[in-house]
Amino acid sequence: MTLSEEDYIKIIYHLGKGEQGTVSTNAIAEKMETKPSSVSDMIKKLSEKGLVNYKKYQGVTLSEYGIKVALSIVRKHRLWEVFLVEKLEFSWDEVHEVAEQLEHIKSEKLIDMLDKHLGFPQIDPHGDPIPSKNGEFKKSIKRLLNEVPVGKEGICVGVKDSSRAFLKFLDKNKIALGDSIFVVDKEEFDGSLQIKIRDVDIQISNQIASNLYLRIIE
Amino acid sequence: MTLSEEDYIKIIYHLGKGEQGTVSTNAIAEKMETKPSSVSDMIKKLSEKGLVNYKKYQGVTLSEYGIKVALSIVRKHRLWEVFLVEKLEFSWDEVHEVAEQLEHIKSEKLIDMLDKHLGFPQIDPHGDPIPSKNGEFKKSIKRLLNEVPVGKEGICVGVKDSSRAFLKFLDKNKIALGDSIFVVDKEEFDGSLQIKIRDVDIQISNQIASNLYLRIIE
DNA sequence: ACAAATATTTAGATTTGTCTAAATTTAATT
DNA sequence: AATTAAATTTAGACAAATCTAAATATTTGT
Repeated sequence: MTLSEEDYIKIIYHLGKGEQGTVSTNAIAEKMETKPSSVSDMIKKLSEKGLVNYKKYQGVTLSEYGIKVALSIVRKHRLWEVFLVEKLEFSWDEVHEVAEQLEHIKSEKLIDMLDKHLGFPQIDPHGDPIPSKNGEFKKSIKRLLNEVPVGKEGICVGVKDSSRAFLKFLDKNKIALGDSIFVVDKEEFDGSLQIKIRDVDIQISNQIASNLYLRIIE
Repeated sequence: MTLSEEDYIKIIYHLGKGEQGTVSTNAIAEKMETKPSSVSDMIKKLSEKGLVNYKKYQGVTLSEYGIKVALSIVRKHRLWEVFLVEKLEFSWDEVHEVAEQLEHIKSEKLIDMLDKHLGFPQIDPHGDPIPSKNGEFKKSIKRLLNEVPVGKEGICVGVKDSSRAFLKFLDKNKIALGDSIFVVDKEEFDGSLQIKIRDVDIQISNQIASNLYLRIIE
């Protein structure tokens, strides 16, 4: 597979929201930052290679095989993102462009060993799930922290209350977007939570927890 | 710079033995696994871009700028090799192909942080020196272990005595090609050496040391 | 020094992925 | 249902990097 083909497959995968959806030529063109006519040409090629199902003027869907390829690219992309954040001190919002290049490196051993080196992570720095080697993965969902069950881990992806006071609190407690949060325990009495963040345990009130969004795995 | 241009520059650098030498079209063609006519075309392009000095039928040399570019590619290649061996458990003879791809990833921060993550290594798993960010590097030389000064580190790159008995000894003491060896101390009396290998100190006789080649940095 | 051998370059064609402009199909509006 | 608007495809062209075949330059051997 050429670099360009891989880009198309990945974009079709994302636009099709995982797998099903039919994707339009124009939508692909916009994401690829190219012209619809170029997309038509490329789709024809991908169709001949059995990567997509295609009927003229009717949009495309990924074939079984196309989905497999897409998942392997997504897997590589997300593993590299974890690497950049965990090992090279990148922040979660700096990793995309570089991972976009790294995802095209061809070596099965490389990815297997990277996966191992990172401790077989299940989510990337944006809270999205990392497909396993054979293409399985859990869907991720966005939940308020106070609704996350004990024993689950998630990535902090947003706030409900964006008041100055709340943001200040987060800053003081070193809670930032992109941080991984593990729910250690929940207090029945007042709904307060014990969470582990950057390897330290802290206690937060239910009110705080009900204003923080995590992305967790089902 | 395109991927192909980078490959040409790197090959011209290596064929020119570092920097000076004039490199022939045919030699480049062979290394690039392409035809001399294609090389002619590409050299013309590289010349227009100021990367090489070129006179028809007279071969090419890298320009100042070309050397700079070459060193940056070599730096990336060798840092990735260290990463693969040190962090992902690749063996020294498996890394080349993958590093060949990784060297083309474009991100200054990536390389800076990788360098830091690896502890600013000076030699790669083959014992070759890693250029610094601004293109400086020491030449590497091959020395018998018993001639390596105390306090120096090198990579085991070969044996002088390849007898069964000697190889067995090496195997028993877990000394293998590609291992990094640090000379801790030298005993005046009998010329025996204390070396550190894979973080353990061992004692070896002068006779052993005089049959093992290391690649060290000047 | 000259012919033969070798190395290098030019000319013209090919492939991949792209483009513009024009044609065609589908969707939307009245 | 007819017409306009939007989306999609086709046709023909282009740049990058390559190729083959032919032309030209350089080197070598005697």
